[in-house]
Amino acid sequence: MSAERQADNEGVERVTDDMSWAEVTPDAARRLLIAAVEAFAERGYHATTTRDIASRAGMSPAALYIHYRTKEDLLLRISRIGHEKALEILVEAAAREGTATERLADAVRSFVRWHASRHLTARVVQYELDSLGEEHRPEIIALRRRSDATVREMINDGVKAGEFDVPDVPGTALAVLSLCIDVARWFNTEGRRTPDEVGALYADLVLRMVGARVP
Amino acid sequence: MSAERQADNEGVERVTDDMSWAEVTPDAARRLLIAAVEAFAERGYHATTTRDIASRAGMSPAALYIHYRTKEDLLLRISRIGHEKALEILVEAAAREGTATERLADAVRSFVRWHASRHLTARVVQYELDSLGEEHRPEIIALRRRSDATVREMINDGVKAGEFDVPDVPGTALAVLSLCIDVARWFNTEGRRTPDEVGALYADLVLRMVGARVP
DNA sequence: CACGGAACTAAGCGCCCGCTCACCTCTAGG
DNA sequence: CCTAGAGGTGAGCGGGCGCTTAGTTCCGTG
Repeated sequence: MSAERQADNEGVERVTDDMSWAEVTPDAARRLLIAAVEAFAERGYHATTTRDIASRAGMSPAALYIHYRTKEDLLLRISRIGHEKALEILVEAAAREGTATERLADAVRSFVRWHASRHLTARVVQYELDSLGEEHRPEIIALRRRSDATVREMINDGVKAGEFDVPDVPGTALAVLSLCIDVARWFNTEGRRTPDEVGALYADLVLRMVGARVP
Repeated sequence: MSAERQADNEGVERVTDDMSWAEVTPDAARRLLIAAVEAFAERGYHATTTRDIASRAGMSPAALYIHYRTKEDLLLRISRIGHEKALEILVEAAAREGTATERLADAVRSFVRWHASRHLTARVVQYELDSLGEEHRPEIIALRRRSDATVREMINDGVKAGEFDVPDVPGTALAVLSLCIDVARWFNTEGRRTPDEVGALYADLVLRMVGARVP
């Protein structure tokens, strides 16, 4: 399934933390999807009308159905791409070189930075999951479990290496992920803190939670 | 540590933690409100119909409008009572005797226990805020700010007393509240942990976040 | 027992929703 | 220059929504 990963121009890693939705084509489909992200984030999935989405994208209500089967199909695509991106951020940080402390701090910093800077997308991805129908939700939940497992393994590594002191590893992993995800709910671009600052603060807080020795 | 959790045989403490909605009268109004809490928590405010609420309460759709002006009025009352209860829990813990460490741990334990055991109510209270119209939201947001201030003050007290080591007090207070609130999103009655266990785990995690010396 | 008012219901109004369909408009290839 | 087909539109459908209204049931009081 990862075979048709089109290697754009250079073989170099295209990790665009920036969620440009470049993989969504054609252009009109991408504009609709971005409009949907904004609308879902502002008003919630159920309170958003297909007319609202279409008009944000500068199109007629009917145009939506040329590119997407239903309104829920739009949410599914947003949710899938977003969860894949969030998981990728965690997995990449976990796979890097360094001590468990460095890797966990790096993962939290990147993960939080994404949830802050792309907080509209993250809000839809993390909080509109229940609006997905029964047939699509399991696929997304599977991605979430992999995120959870990635964090749990990093913490376990730190415990084994003697870097962390954690009485309840699964519970702590759950709390760490929950803490990071909730950034998408309260983060405000108009607010005082930049995504970088929140990422740094949260990395420090998480290292404290796992009992890492902070310099 | 602070295992001196006094039994409440003293008639003073009437905290009820149990959200029985006893203050809502008459009986039919309370049944409707409880039905609305369940429906809003399961499906979200916008996806819930007034017919659904009424039928859960065993009444006709029109009965709702005898006790509530609109569907939004229901959400407002739930939100107001819930936020007042959450704030009360924090304020009471903050006002108790003891060191800053004990008071903060106590506050987190009670607050999290409430968000877990009453997670349906808490989910509506904490996550359906945006569904409130512009004219009612400020009232609720004011309550939230008081919760935030209460936590911030407890942390400040601990820093002044030399019990805590916190570089960024407002940021840490925000993160602590965010962490606790998010319990309402993921907590599941069918899950492995009881509200008491989650409360104890989170109290420990928060003490680590503020750099309290944990025995 | 008559009766006023509170609690509740059956029926349904008007609106707007997700979605469809007949039709139009570009543009690339022969 | 013609045409096929993809992309787009205006109009509107069936239906379910929040909410209303006219009328019924129930009950405490004089």
